Amino acid sequence: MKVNYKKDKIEIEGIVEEFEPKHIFECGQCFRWNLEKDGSYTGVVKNRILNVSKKNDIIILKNTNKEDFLNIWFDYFDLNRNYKKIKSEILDDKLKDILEFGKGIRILNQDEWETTISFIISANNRILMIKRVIDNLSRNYGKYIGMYNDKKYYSFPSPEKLNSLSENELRLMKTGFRAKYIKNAAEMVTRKEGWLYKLKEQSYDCAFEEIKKIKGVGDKVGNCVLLFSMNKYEAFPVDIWMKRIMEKVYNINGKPDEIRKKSEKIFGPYSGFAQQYLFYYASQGKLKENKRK
DNA sequence: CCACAGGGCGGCA
DNA sequence: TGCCGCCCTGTG
Repeated sequence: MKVNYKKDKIEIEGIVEEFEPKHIFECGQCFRWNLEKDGSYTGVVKNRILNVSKKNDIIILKNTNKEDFLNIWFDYFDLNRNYKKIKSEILDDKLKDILEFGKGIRILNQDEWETTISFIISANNRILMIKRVIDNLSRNYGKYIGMYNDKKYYSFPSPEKLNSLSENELRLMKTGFRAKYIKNAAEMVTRKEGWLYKLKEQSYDCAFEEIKKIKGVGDKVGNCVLLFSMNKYEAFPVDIWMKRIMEKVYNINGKPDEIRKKSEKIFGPYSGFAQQYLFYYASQGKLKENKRK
C-alpha cells in the first residue's frame, strides 16, 4: 500500500482489490455515508466530513489531511489488515461467488456510542428509515460541522445530549418504540463513565454480556456493536437474512446463537468477516437469483 | 385495510 | 428456559 499526500486529496494505491467504496458503505455496517452524483461517497465520522472515491485503481480521500489520515482514517478503514489473507483463510467452494460478489468489503472501526444507538434503531427497521432517524438525531441534536458540496453536516449527538432529551422528544425523531431504549442507553453511558469504551479491551463473551445490559440490545444488535465498533471478529450477527443464507448454503439452522456457534466452527476467528460477505450477498437479493437457475 | 421489514421485551406457561 | 403478542413507522 502506497499513500500519496497531495494538496487537496490523499491517494492510496495498491489496495484497490481490497477496497470497494460501494461495498464498504452499502453492506449494512454503517448508515452515515451517502452516494454523490459523481459516484463518490461522503460521510461523517466523529466531527469530520470525508469524501471517498475510486478512480483508475486509486482510492481518493478528499476534504482531509495527512494528520487525520494517520490518526483517524487509517484505523477507521482498517487499513492495517490484510483482507486478501483473510479471504484466503475462509475461502471454500461455497463461498467463492459470495466473496467475489462482495469484493473489497472492509469492516470499519466505528465509534462505540454511535454504533450502539444506530443498531438499536435498526431493530425491526429498514435501512432507509434507519438512516433517516440517525439524520434526524444528528441534524437536531448534533453539532454543526460544516458544508461539503453545498450540504450541511452534523456530528452524531453525544450520550449527554441524548440523555437530556425526553422520550417524547426522541419519538419526534421517528424512533418509534425504540425511543425508550435510546433513552436507557444514553442514561447508562452517561452514568457509568467509560463503561462502554472499556468493552473493546474485554473478551467477546464479557463484552457481549455487558452490552446486552442496555435495553433494546439483544443478541443480534449486540453482535453488530461488537463486530463494527469493538474489533470482536468472532461476533456473528444473525438476522433473517443470515438465517436464510446459512440454511441455504451450509444447511445450518436453529436459534441465532446456535447458528453463530456452528458458523464459528466453520470460519474460526474470521467469522465476523465471513458474516459480512454472506449478509451482503443475501440482503442484495442474490439468494433468489440462484434459486431460479 | 393488511402484511411486513436487517429484533427485543415482557408476560406467561 | 421457551414461546408469543406486541411495538413505531413507511411502503406496497
